[in-house]
This record gives sequence, structure tokens and C-alpha cells, in this order.
Amino acid sequence: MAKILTEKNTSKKDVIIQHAASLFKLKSYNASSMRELADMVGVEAPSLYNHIGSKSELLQAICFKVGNEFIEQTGIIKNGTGTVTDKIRAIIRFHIEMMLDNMDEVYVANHEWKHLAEPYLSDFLAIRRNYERSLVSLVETGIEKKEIKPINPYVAVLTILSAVRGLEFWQRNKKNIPSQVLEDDMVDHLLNGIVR
Amino acid sequence: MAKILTEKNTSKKDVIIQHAASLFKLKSYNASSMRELADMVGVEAPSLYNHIGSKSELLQAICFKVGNEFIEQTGIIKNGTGTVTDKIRAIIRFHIEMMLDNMDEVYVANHEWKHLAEPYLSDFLAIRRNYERSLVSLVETGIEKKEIKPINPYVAVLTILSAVRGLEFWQRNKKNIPSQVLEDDMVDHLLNGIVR
DNA sequence: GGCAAAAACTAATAAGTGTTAGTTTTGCGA
DNA sequence: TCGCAAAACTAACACTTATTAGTTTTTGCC
Repeated sequence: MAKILTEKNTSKKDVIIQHAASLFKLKSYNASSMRELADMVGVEAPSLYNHIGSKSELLQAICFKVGNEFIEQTGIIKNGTGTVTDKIRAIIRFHIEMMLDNMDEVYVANHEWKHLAEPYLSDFLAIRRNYERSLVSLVETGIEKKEIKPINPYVAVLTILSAVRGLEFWQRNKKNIPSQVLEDDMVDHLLNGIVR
Repeated sequence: MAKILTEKNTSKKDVIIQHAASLFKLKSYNASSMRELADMVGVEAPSLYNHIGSKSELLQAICFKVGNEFIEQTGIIKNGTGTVTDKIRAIIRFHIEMMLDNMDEVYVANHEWKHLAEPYLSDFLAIRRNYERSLVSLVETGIEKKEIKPINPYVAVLTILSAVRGLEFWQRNKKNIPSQVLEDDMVDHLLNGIVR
């Protein structure tokens, strides 16, 4: 009989979630079937239900895991010491690293959340709104302190978040660009621009 | 009997495509049913097939219409006169305006293309690759002319394209930001940064 | 080694999918 | 007003979907 491979400290449920993230990213939530997921895990579809409650539960687990991680880490950075510019830089770097290290899950949280069922959909959107607000207030502080130009802080946050999110599309054509160059150049672009 | 409303110079097929873009954006391609689309159009599902060939044809029409429009317009800008910086600025503005004016179709082309069937999928990806390459070469020219900092041009193009694409997420919370402010601030951010 | 629980299996179901066939209605030009 | 093509309709099909029920196998512990 097929057996789900488990590594240290990862339950079979975790293994399923990880494969689900990969599948959802590849084919999108609705186009992903439980049979395909079962194939990846090495099991028949109904067997999955010994470990999970439903397909939508998988999406929930992925979205909220990612959401909470961003909230937590960004909170730590915001409450630390340093200039506003330093904090923004650290947050951008954290985003990039999260993206490079947990591409599948971050991608799903960013693009497939709309398939969450209520009340999870509303909860997730609330989390996101809070997160964006928190970044906006950081930029506002920077403007008050004259560290940041007097731009519209919402636009700045949107620009930064969107730019970082775009890394998702670059797995396919990472043109031998070392992550360090990618990270450094993108941070510098978003803080200081590209015009000499 | 229900009748498809047609405006001047728009065939019923065009009306269907427009509704399809709206629906695909709202629910994603796979979660959108032909029955839902028919409801929006004000007709029963099989009647749609008097005007279109298939569901996937709708996606193809949307993706290639948007793709070709970007290629064309950007080509015009690139071949025009002015500094590289001016051209990049114009391209960013064009992206923003396309996004604001044709949100549904641009969104679908950006996010739902992965559901294209072959050979359309390969064709579309080729178009996109060409488009990105063309922007990269523009940035490279800017670097050679010392207009642009010596950064990795791929990273710069990724950053710009991703940032602009993020406008898709802002219909929901356009916080009374006039499009002009949005456009000006984002262009300035992507060219000159936000740090004083 | 035997026993209970965990987790695999097979079979089946009800709902929803895109699409086709065949028929009726509509609207326009002569 | 008639007739024909365009375009609507209803009914139906073949398929896929997530999930449940019931059964068998595996696993870990005494």
C-alpha cells in the first residue's frame, strides 16, 4: 500500500498542504483536483480525507499561515530601532526573502485567496487591509520626519508591495541573477529609483 | 425573448467578450461557468454558441487583444524621439492608463493566461517574453548612455512591470486618490525613488 | 504475536461542467 | 405580408468534480 512519506516534525497533513500549495500555484485552485493532489502525495483521493477536512480547508491553511507570518515579522521590524528608511528597507528585504523561500505558499496566498469561503474570505481581507494600513502609517511617519518625499503614502505602499509580489513570475526566467543582486537592486530601485 | 443589447460598432461577440473579462476577473477562468456568463449577457447558455466557438476562445480573444495592444504602443514609444528616461516614463504612464481604462481585460491577460490551451499558451508566452526583452534592451541603452544607474536591467524591468500590475488590486480601495496623483506619484517613485 | 487505531483502499453519489441537437421565435429585406 | 436567416430556446449528453460509506490493510504498542 502506498504510504505518505513523513519527515521529522512534519505531519502528513503538512505534507499534503505543501503539495497543495505547489499544485494550486501551478494550476490555480479551481483547476486543481483532489485526484491530482492525491497523485502527488502518492495516495488515492479519498485517503486524503483521513488527514484533512476538505479542499477549501487546504486553501485556508495556506492563506492564513502566510498572512500571519507577514503580520508578525513586520510588527517586529516596525517596533525595532532605526530610521524609517531602515525599517522600510528591512520590510522589503523580508518580503523578497519570504517570496524566494516560500514561493508556492506566498503565491497562493497572494492570488488564490479569492476562492476562500466565508467567513474566511472576510477575515483574510481584513488581515490584508490591516497589514497595508500598518505600512502606510510607517511611510507617513517617514514623510513627517522628512526622511521620505511628500508622496501619497498609499501609492508608495502599493508600488512597493506590487513590485515585490512580482517576483512570483520570475521563477521561470531567473536569468542567472543571484538572489543577492536581485534583492539589493530591487531594494535600491524602490528606495532611490533608477535615474542617475 | 431576451435579446443581447448591442451598442454602436460593437458586435454581440464583443459584448460577450467584455462580460467574460469581467466574470473571469471576478471569479477566475475555471470558476466561471458559461451559465453565469449567459446570465450576465441576459440569455441562456447555449445561445452564446451562436456567437462564439468555445469558452477558451473567449480567453484567447482577451489575452491577445491586450498583448498586442501593449506591444504596438510600446513599439511606437520606443521608436520615438526623446531620452531613454522619457521613454520609460511614457511606457509606465501607458501601462497605468491601460490598467485604469481596461482593468478587466488587462487583469485577465495578466492572471488567467495560464488557462490558455496550446498552441495559444506558447504563443502568448512568446509575446510576453519579447515584450520584456524589448523593455530590458531599452533600460540597457539607458545604462550605456549613463541616464540610468548601473543596475541589473532585468530586475528593473521586473520591478516596474510588477508595480504597475499591482494597480489591479486597487479598484477596491481607491481611497479617493485622483488618477493623476496616482500616475504622477507612481512614475516618480519608479524613476526617482521615495527617499529624500 | 495479537489487538486496536490509523490510514489506506474500492465503489458510489449528487452536483455541476461545456457543449451539441433539434426546435421555435425573432427581425429584416423584398 | 411573406420568407429566410439569425439567434433565441429546451432537452440532453458525456464528463469531471468533491466527498461519503463501507471495507481492508497497515502500523505501533503491550
